[in-house]
Amino acid sequence: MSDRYQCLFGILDQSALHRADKAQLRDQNLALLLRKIWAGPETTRASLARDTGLSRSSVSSLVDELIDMSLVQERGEGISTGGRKPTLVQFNYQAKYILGLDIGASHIGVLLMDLNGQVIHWKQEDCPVRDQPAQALQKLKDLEQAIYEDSHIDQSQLLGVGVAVPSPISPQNPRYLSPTFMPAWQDIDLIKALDFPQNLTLVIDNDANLGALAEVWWGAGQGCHHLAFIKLGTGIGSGFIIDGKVFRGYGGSAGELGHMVIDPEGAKCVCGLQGCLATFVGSQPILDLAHSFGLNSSDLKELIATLKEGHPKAREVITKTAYKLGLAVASLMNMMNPERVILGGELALAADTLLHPLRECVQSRSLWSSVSNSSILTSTLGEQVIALGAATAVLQKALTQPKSIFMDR
Amino acid sequence: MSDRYQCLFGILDQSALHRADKAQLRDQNLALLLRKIWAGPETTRASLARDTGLSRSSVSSLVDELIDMSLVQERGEGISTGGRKPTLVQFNYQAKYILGLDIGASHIGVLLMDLNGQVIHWKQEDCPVRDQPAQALQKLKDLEQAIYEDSHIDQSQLLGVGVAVPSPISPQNPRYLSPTFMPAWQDIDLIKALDFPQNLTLVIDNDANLGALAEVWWGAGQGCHHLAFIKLGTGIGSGFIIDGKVFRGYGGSAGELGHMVIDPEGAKCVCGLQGCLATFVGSQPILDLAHSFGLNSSDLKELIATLKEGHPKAREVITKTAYKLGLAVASLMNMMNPERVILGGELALAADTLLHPLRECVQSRSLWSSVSNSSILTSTLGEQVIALGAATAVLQKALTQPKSIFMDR
DNA sequence: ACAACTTTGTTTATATAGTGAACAAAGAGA
DNA sequence: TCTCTTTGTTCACTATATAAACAAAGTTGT
Repeated sequence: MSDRYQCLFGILDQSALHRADKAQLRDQNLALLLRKIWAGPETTRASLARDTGLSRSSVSSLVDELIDMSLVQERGEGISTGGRKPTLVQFNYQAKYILGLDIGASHIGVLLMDLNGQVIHWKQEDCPVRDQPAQALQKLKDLEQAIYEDSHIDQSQLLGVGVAVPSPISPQNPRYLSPTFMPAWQDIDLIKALDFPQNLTLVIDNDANLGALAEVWWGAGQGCHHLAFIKLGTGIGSGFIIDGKVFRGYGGSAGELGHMVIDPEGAKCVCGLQGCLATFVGSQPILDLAHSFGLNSSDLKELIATLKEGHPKAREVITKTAYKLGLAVASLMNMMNPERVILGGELALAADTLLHPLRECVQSRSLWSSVSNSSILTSTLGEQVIALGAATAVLQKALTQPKSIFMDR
Repeated sequence: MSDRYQCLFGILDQSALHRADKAQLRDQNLALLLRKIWAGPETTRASLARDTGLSRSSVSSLVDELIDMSLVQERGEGISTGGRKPTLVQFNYQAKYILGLDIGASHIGVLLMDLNGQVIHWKQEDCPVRDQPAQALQKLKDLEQAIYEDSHIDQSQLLGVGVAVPSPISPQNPRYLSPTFMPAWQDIDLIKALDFPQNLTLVIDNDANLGALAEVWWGAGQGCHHLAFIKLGTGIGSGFIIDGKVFRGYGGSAGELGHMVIDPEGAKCVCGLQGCLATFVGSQPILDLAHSFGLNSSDLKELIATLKEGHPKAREVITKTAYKLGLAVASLMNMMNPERVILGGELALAADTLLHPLRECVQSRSLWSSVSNSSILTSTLGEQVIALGAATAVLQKALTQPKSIFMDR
């Protein structure tokens, strides 16, 4: 019987595991209003009361608190609908800013975002991140400083920092990268190395996971509960959103699509296995394939340019790649049954050519019930998607737990 | 900007989407205490107060309410630890009972469970369910009646009924089975056909999903947040538990491991695809394989008996099957990164032989980080597992939302 | 054996969050 | 101009949790 202490009861969040008190009640309603005001255009206290079911008196008191926190502002009077003119209230999207860091395998990017999801500034640079951690960290700081100067916004106006890394991250210990994929980073405590002030909210997660989050909030995944994002860049990674939340699995390595074995007799992969999807889909293997077809592109962009010129060999390279990718996506569909699959990363620029054979391959290998209501799309957020997702992770936390993020700082 | 209305904010449950009021506060604390009392051995009001963080006065008031609901009973006095003797309180596990129905492709089972998870009665029967819906429904009613008579418990003492079906179930519309897998059931409204009184809580879900739930609550999955259950029976299905909750995917067909394509050039499957795992792993294909090895077992049980006698050909059949299964499980591991994978169903009886080649195949095809902390085990719950899971789904609902299940009936 | 301390469970007073009714302000409509 | 609407605030009220006080019933130390 004592085993039962471990039972999870299907409880989703911590709140249900501890007592609920009145302060929590208020926090919940405060957060509810904050989200309504954030999401909507200008609104009024009366309208919020109708929408949420709270009484007008409660709404008044809560909105006053949000105004005191300077998260919400009054914006003059609205139009009467047959009675007294309402006072308009609006979210103060410039109350704070969020920094998103995209640490890739061979590039870095820094993005500054307001609370509206508007990108204020975005800078990126190529950098041998995988092998030169110190250099990468220094360059990140440089880009951050450059953005402060250009935007006239400084660190004191930050709410938090989101960090995307090209490695699985363990939910239990997000300080260290995977030694398999990033050996040079093995002994680096990321939180220490990034060296942000204690009062900033810091979120670290895998790049594909954060890309998925960005798509749900701002891109092709809006309104979607179950979504998979596949990042086709130097390597290949994927991230899942389940019920609006990033799904990480037990050890944080959920979504390692790139190391799904497609061909047991295939080439050796960095991960130690044979015939992983990553040995077929990724910038290097694709360029190798192109080379074997007599195309000598030096990078993926060049190959895609060749493709757009209508070169049939380039088309064949992409088609073959799409087919390999389809094998993995079909398994993903059958297993996870997502509502949408979104392709991002450099290769997504070849979407016109990629999507058709990919969809065909997936359809011939997935259950009709898994595929019929699902769609495969390309990202609409471009190269900022990962950094945007990183910043969004902080925003998500702020809008769901406003008290813990905005107060006591 | 209006798109943002759709945003999910990473919210998990409905509660955060609507206002929180005082009644909800009390319900939450009531449910918290109910779960503590359910999980533990005999306890006391003072001990509950310490455990939950609630004040002793609140606990007293809430426990009184639970006693009024006859879910909790006082059980005399406990031992003093240096002061006044405490009053022991204990969950009343016999306050209500739950029925679990296992509707398989070729069998039916009915299980009566108390709130402690104790199986009071269990009856099963072979039945051509897939092709003869009317007969199956009648036999279910017969078994139900027989159990009432044997146990001296009747429908008025039921809290609810859980129903497991051998088909994916759409979360949006759980009344109908999949026409692909259960064509004869196409026009049958399951809720209507089962014809239980309105006041009973009715839960319908896929059999493998419910098997997974049973393992987390009572079996090899206890204490596990992320788990996959694979049911190896007539066909093959799998179910996932994520954060203690069944994961269904967008259309309810998450976990269709059986129709993952293992061999694109393979045999045609009932689902319309080619080379699905189900064409290799499942009672019929295994018996066919055995036949090709010169073994003439009439069913899986006989084959397993032959295996246990030490027949090398039977061993080879199972090893080959394990290898095919391993291909799919490896993909599952890479994608979902579960903490445990649990094998159930008839074939799990051959676990001694099955597990070794399976683990080997999975290890050679999954990322070390996905596999190293995960384990593959066999079910400990036997043939009752599915029906037990069905009943457990009702129990889970009752312990998380007691007011909505136990009151107003 | 008796005083002093502990523990439990209830009672009572208090604080706080949300509600609904009343009210004042401001406008629409006839 | 008069009446009806709508908004936002104020105030009395209700429900819930808490802390402190209290009574009951034990243990421990001398």
